[in-house]
Amino acid sequence: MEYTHPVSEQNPVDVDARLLGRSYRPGGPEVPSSVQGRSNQGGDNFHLATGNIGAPGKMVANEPKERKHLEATLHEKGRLASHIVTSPTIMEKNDSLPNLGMKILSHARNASSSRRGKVIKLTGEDTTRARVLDTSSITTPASTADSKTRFSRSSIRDNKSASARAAGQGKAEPSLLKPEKSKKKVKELITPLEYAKLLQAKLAEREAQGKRSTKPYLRGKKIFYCGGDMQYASSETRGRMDYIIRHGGTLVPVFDPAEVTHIVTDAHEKSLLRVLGLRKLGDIPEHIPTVKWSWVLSGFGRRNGVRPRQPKSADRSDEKGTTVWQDDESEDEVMDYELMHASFKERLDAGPSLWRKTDRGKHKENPLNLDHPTNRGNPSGSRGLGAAVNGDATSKLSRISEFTSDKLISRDSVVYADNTSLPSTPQIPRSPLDEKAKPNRQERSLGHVDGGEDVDSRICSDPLAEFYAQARAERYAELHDHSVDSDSDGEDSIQKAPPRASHKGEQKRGFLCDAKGAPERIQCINQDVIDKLEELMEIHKAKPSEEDHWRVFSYGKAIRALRSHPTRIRSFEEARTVRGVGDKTARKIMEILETGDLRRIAYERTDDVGAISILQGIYGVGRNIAHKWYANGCRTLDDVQARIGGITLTSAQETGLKYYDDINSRMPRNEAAEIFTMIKAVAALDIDPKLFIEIMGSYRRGKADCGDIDILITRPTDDGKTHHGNSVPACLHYLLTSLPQEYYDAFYGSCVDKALLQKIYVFRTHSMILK
DNA sequence: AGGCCGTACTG
DNA sequence: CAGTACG
DNA sequence: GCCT
Repeated sequence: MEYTHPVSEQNPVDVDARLLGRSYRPGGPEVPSSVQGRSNQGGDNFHLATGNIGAPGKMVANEPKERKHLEATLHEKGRLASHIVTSPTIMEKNDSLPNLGMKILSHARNASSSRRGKVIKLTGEDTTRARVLDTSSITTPASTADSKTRFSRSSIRDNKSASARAAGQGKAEPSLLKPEKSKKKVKELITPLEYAKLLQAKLAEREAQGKRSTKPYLRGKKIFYCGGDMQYASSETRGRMDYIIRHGGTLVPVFDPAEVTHIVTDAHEKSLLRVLGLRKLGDIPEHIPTVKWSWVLSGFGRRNGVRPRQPKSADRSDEKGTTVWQDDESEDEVMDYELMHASFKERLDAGPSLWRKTDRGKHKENPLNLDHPTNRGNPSGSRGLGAAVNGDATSKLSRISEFTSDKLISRDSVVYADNTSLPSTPQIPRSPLDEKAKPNRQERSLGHVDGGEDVDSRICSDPLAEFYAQARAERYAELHDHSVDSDSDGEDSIQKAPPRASHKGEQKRGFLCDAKGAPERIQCINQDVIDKLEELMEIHKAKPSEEDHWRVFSYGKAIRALRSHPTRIRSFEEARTVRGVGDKTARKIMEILETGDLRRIAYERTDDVGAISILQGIYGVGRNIAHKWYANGCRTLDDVQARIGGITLTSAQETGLKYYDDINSRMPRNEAAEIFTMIKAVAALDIDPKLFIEIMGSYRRGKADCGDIDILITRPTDDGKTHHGNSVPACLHYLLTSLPQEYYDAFYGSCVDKALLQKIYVFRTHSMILK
């Protein structure tokens, strides 16, 4: 089968001047496009709608009934979260463009799993139809653009690096005389190398005396620093070297790949290479991250001492590579991922720590061992994050001009990348704890504690943390000021929790993400009942009849309703009050309550159920196919693989089979964060620093684990650029293919043959972010 | 009694 | 185009 | 299965 390279085969999706919003996903915060605000006739800018569903005041009064019904239905189905982030669905002229979705699945569950390969999947999202919107409403809010721009520009490299660069071009750092004086024993002009040696010697001396510097968060890092100043060590260089030493790092004066663990430089490629004695960046060993100074700063003030340190002492020998990484692992926790601070986009891989951390150094062989046809067609960019953006490939693939419709953007903008790729500017040493120390008033009054998990605060904190805060604030305001156009007729169908639900001041509305303090809260009061009903529902899913189909439908509704039922159900009558619970289900509930069991389960659990369920787990195999195959004699995945009964698989099913385990498992939250971090870094560093990329879906909703990674990509249009010319598909493709090998493989395995290019959300404006 | 999602892909 | 699967 |  031919798997065309998405970049070369551009699907003629005309995305110009359109903004396609994803609509709802089950359980997701997204708003069905059909109920999204779509009027605002005056041309107000789209903005984030939080809190109540769909800011009903903005609804078109046209079909209130329909809308209401829809809302109710959706709510019933649990498809609307109590907070809504609109992904504005805006399009022009053509309202029937395919709604495109991008999801990334990645799963690694048990280390025992033989298939650690990850699945990255792009699938079509379920969507409701998009509506045509008044064009004026898609103008990017000026403020948004401004703030975004500011964000990009403000915290860019300061003049220092400019001077360093100048120095790198042969001129001596002009300011170096000054600090000279400040130092008492003027060391004359000293080369960086000498200075480094000096410092190391001093350090050794002090250590011999048993003095240790404070907060040695750089301990174990053997850093080769290159300030770009060749001749004499500039004050900056010396300062930084001092800093490294002071924080426990080891300065390696002469580059020795066997010893160095990190190269830190903001200098130009040329100067660095000269100092390293290498010919090209690619000659830097892969295991040595080459990062900017900001990386060093990134660890400052982070959870020092919080995490128990390994009191190892014997691990400081000159082992290199894996061992060092392993040993340092616990201390790496305090640092940003190197790739976030890569000095050169060509070396975006910037060292293996990210992969090491997730135990993903090597690509596991897939048992089914199917080929990845696409790899053939794409020999260049398939070796992991770095490789895809490496060397020659870079020039061909990575330039912004290929992703945007005009060529105005200057390459220089790339230098902003490291800023946009982080939630907060790396230049400023920061402590997550500090941020946490001063929750704003709204948060507190809502009883929320921003107990960011380790992983999150380390990797990219909550990518939308600031945004959450804002949303909370708005919600808060809304709660205390009902004059806000928060609804009106709209009665918040979502919030229509049982009246009695509001007694203990529980925050009915609120981000799921906020429920961090008590993750176990997922265990609701009627969990036992829910478990049984779910079990029964699963069984019915494996039954062929239409009847069962609708039963499943109903159980689903009932279960969802039950989940949000605040009190323990005690009686048949009480059960009946729950929306979606009828006589039959109520009866079942009572049986469970009384006997702890549900006989119907055993009754329905016929022999075929197990096998059918397994078969249905194959992506692309539903009830009908499963039964068909079952009838043909298939019982297991092996049977399917062996094509027992002469069954045939679609290509999607083949990949579904191939990645069965991955698709059917979820990844821990932090893994999602890691993958997203990579994507984000690539986007900013290598595609377009102005891209706004955020993680959505379950991750954003604060789930402990994720079945996929939903990503929102937008870009401000304040510079007149558009996504014309299929830039987004190409961009997406680039992002995905820049992931490490196993993700890449899986991505192709499951996506390309499913017409990737027709499944991409395209956002044009930069609406709702960073107000 | 009749509806209970909307959409995209497959063949 | 209908059937099928998906989320 | 439930709901209207």
